[in-house]
Amino acid sequence: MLTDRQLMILQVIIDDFIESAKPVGSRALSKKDTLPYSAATIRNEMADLEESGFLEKTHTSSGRVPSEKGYRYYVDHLIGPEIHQHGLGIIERLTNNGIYEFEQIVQTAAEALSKLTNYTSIILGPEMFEATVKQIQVLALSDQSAVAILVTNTGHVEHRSFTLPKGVSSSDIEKLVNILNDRLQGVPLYRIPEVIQNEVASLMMKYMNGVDSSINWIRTLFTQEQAVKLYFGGKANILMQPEFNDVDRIRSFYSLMEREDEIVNLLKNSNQGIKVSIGHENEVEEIKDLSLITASYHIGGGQMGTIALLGPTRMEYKKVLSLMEIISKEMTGAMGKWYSDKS
Amino acid sequence: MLTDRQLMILQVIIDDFIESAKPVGSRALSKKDTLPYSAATIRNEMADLEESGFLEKTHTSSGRVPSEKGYRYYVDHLIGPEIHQHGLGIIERLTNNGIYEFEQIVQTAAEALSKLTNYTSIILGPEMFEATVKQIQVLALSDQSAVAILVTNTGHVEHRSFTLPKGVSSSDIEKLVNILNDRLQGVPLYRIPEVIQNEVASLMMKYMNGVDSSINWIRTLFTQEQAVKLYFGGKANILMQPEFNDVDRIRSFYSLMEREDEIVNLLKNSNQGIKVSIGHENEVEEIKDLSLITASYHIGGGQMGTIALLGPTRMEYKKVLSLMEIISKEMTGAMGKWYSDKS
DNA sequence: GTTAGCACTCTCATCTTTTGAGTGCTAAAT
DNA sequence: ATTTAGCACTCAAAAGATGAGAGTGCTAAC
Repeated sequence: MLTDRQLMILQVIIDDFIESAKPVGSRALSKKDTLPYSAATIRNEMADLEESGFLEKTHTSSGRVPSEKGYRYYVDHLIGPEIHQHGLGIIERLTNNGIYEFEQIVQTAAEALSKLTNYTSIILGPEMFEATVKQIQVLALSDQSAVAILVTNTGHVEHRSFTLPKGVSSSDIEKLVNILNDRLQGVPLYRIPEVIQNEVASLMMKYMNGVDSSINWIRTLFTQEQAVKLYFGGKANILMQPEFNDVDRIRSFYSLMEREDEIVNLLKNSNQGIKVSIGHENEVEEIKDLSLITASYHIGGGQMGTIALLGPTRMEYKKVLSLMEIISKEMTGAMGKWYSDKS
Repeated sequence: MLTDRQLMILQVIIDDFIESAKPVGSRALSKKDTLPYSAATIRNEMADLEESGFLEKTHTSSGRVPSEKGYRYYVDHLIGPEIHQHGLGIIERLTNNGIYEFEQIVQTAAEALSKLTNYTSIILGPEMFEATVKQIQVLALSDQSAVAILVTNTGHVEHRSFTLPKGVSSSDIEKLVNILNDRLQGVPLYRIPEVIQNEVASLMMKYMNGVDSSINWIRTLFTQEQAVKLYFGGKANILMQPEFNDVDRIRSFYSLMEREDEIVNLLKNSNQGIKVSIGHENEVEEIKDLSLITASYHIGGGQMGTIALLGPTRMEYKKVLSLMEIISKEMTGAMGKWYSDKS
């Protein structure tokens, strides 16, 4: 459908535009001696490429700009594999000494990703509801307040403070903790409320006094919010892109960034592997002129999260794709090593 | 030094400019019948106010704009106390059921503050290093990895995962945890490394085998990062202000927002009470054309954090000051109630 | 002391001009 | 049958031109 020469020209045009952000014209192209053809020849080919929908003009007498179809073709066929050296070993470096904190690793990865690319990175923390309870602990801080701590088999720690109901003794707490540990160990987080309702409640009735009213309260206490956490890197990077030279554009971008639930939805859909969504391929209005690259990473026990990068459609796909591949693999590797599910 | 009429005019001008963001002229002012003087009279008074440094012109024939000195006078003398109703009870509402999480309260407070004002709010979490150790726990997740949990007397939970050194048995861990609890309970966080070095090390030598090399590692594990946490609300709000109609201005603002250490410094200086820094009174270049309001809040045990609000110098000081007062009081109240230091 | 009147100033929005890079098409060259 | 040179034409963006509007300062009258 496309001749070799057309492909070559398409590639050069896209490369050029990705770098310069300016419409590329035939004369300018033929001057740089990447292509051994005259301006007129290039012009003719450009006209054909435009007719086939790979290029566009911003106005009748402007140079050409890649269309979304053009980028799509470029991503699918014109970029070969490449290894982005700088990306290698980022994760490893963070956990050299054997001590690590999930949040910190992810946050640093997000920052590194954005720094290396100059785009905005978003990492979606793993969905936790399949993780299971490893241990529950309640620790009194004073005679009025206490803190409840829940550790999952994957090493995540959730905690919540609360005011102690009047008349609860420390032996009551001890009993409660025993019951909870007995019944909840190995139970996935999402089933906690159910188990408390069905099993813990009756046991509490049996062994403790006056607890009927507090069962709801305990259920609330141990109901984990399903909220997956988002980690951002380089939210300000996007402002360096010339396509963000417009205040309204910036406003709409940042307002989207604050609607975290929408972003979660945007990233959640991602299946295995790396996915590139160019411009209108995205469903969210605010990023229909941006490209979104998503890749998933896995931690033990089937849980996974998503790494994403958001930049102009005029994105350095070559660099970015290789980088995403490396980072998602390294994340998976690092996580899997420690969070192996032996509960 | 200033006549009553000048004060009155100054107040009206500032009020007007705060609302409209446009230089206010004598004709326009005299038309609104807030002031019973003719344009010419107002003009003369304006000239005097300008000479005294309370007003400025943006160009030779423009209306007047308050100078920083003008705002300073306005804040110090021209706004009376007022109670901002919407602000009342925000914190209480968050902890109705007796269950709460510090992070969530603070985050929600930041969001509420920014929503009510349309400026950007920043809350500095409390400095933790004076908090003392309540309990330490280590929980093995698999035979390679474990998670260490540290609870402070104020109910904060810190945790960190790590790879188990080879040849460490579960009884070793138990011993270690016992030693740590024995020696570290009641010790303030900032002294942990020191105590581990001086007291824990020798005990470990005595009761455990082959630990000499791992003492450093344990010290690292329990060294808390001093990093105080920042909570932002309404980072995008600032974009609605007409003074941010310039892309470079936005860039510099967001780039500052990403340099969290600088922001921490900016807020840390705050002593008791509410402090208003107008324009160049701020030391950080990027906000020399903004105003920063800071107020401190206290949780038990002498620890405190800072609430801040960042907006144009043309800020609704009246509203903002009353709101800040309310919120900082409520935060202090709520925190103190639970985090009472009974360790 | 206060105000009306007037000449003057400066911004902002709108319109016009110029310049430069680009295109399409036709005819000549390879 | 391609490829290329040449030429007329187009459009955006930058640079100037124009006029309206809101403001000021100053002087003289109230």
